[in-house]
Amino acid sequence: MDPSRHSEALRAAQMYYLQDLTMDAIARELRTSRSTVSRLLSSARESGLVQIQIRNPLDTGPELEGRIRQRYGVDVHVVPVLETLNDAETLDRVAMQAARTIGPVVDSNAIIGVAWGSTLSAVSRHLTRKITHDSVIVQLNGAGNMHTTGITYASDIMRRFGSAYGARVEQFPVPAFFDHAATKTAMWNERSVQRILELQAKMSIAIFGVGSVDADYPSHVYAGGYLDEMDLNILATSDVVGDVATVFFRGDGSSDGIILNERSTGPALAELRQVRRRICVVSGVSKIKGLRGALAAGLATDLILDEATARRLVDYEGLPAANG
Amino acid sequence: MDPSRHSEALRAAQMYYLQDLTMDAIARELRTSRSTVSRLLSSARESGLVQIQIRNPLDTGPELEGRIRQRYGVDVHVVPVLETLNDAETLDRVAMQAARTIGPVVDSNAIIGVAWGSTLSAVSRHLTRKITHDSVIVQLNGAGNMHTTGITYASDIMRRFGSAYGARVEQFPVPAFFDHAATKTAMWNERSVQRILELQAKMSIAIFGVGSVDADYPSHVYAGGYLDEMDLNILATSDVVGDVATVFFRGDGSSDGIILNERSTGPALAELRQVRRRICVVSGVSKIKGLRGALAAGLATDLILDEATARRLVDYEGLPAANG
DNA sequence: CTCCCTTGTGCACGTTTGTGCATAGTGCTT
DNA sequence: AAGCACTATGCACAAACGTGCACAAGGGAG
Repeated sequence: MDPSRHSEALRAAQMYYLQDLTMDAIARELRTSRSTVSRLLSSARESGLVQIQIRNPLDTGPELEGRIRQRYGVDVHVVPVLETLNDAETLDRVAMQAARTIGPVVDSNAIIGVAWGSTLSAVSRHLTRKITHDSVIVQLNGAGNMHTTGITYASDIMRRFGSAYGARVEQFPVPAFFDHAATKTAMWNERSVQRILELQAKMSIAIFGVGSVDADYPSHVYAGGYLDEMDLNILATSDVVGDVATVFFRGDGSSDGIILNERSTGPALAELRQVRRRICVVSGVSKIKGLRGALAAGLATDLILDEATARRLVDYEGLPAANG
Repeated sequence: MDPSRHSEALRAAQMYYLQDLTMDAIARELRTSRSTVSRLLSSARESGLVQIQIRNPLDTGPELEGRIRQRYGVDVHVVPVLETLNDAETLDRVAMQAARTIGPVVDSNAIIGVAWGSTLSAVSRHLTRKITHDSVIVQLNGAGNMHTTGITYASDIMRRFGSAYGARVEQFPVPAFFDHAATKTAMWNERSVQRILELQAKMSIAIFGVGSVDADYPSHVYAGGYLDEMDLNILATSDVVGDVATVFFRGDGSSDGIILNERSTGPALAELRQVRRRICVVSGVSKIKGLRGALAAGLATDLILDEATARRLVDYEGLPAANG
């Protein structure tokens, strides 16, 4: 953008947001029309000059937030959404609030791991710009499957993150699952793959949704041709409740002995837990089972979810976490 | 405030600012009228739930900000104000922007030193609330003079700071200047005074304006009956250009041998320089002389000033700082 | 129980803001 | 130099918003 326009936008934003002038008054000072000021302000918000955050006081009492925070030791953002809305609309609003909540967390020199899926796709559509330097977006897990390379879908998500934060994008051009564990082992020794794995090892932020085996409209992973009949059977018989970045876990958070994970390209749970900030976005009560597993596994430090799901989460509170 | 109203305000703010719903839509979800939503949002902003900041990219090019920052090593916020506006209006807008800029800096457990004067008074009127814990507002210098104890004026400022940040207020009930340096020495040994001095020594933030000897409408200090004829003569003959919290300095930033300072109750400049964050607010080109002295003395880490004054500051840029 | 005071609500109105459209400006190509 | 494509601007209208006012609900005091 024209740099002088940028600085006009900055002036306008200061006058509007910090000095409480009306657009009309600003227009007179800048010797332009009010509509131009309106557009300048849009672009100031759009380009991340203006940062709006809601800080909900942590001493929020015995509300949903407090209870979830206490129980699972995660930082919670409950998105207020009428329970009567349909799934798509709920997802949209959770995604928008998630995108704006993530904004302030992202900083220069960050290495940000991003998963893919319908949730992340929605989030990526609502990101607000923020100028950072030397940040990197790294894909958490491969996206290819039997039918497509999955490239466009996952890479759109990555690209949106990259352009919102002015960051370099590192894709992970492998399938979501290898057919043979041996291939994975081989590939993992390739330098091109190792470069990605090393980036992942240095992630400062990871952003992901959760898959849940019994979701009404199931995650891509369970429906999209990533797994064959036999794989799905295996999942069903091994108490798997969900996944994060195509790595599966049980209701108690354990993942040992789930052989599918040996063919999966996502980061091992232990590895993911090394990341300082791990942001989990969940929309829709049908993901509750996977979500509880993910929480039991300690995969998230921050949780953004809709109100109905949050409520469902604490309704189960009496039960120990292990009994998914 | 009613706690349920508070949480309604939070919900409304999330929906409005993070989900981009209209007030009308929010009203329907909350089963109330649009006007109520409007008021909820007001109160959310009012009470500091909503934080709006403008982050001006530091690589702002060869603009005013960049030049001042480079030259004086301070973080600059130039307040865009038409140069044709009168002093009062300029002050008001600088103060408002200053108040909102200070907001994000204040945090829990802060000890905040606050000076008094027309600038700080204006700032204090525009503070936005922010909930902090265990913060303290401490008065930097006494406010009494020959005619009044100055209590109400200075204490109003302090009180406003205190209530905006939910902080304890510690006043400094001494005159601005003692008549005799010996009295100051004596008082400084009093435990009640020492308590304040100790707090000042632990300040994490200091907020002050500057006085300038030749300001068209001179600071309280030079006009308000704080100094007698002889004192003013002394100032005139010792190259003093201004003051911060009633401590005087010369154009080159030095303050040694200015005997008036021995009777002043403000913190010695060396002491002030110990404070991590020192925010200086300046409105009006007539303060330029004092401002340049203060900058030469390295009193500020952050500078908030109007555009005209900023421009004036860089116009002098060719001259070495020492030649006020 | 009644009165009065305080607090919060919705309505209606005027103000402020967003946006489609026609136009003017700008820079690039041929 | 002319033509073209793209962008930014202002206008006019519609949508969204803030606020004075009248009224209702609740809670003490007498």
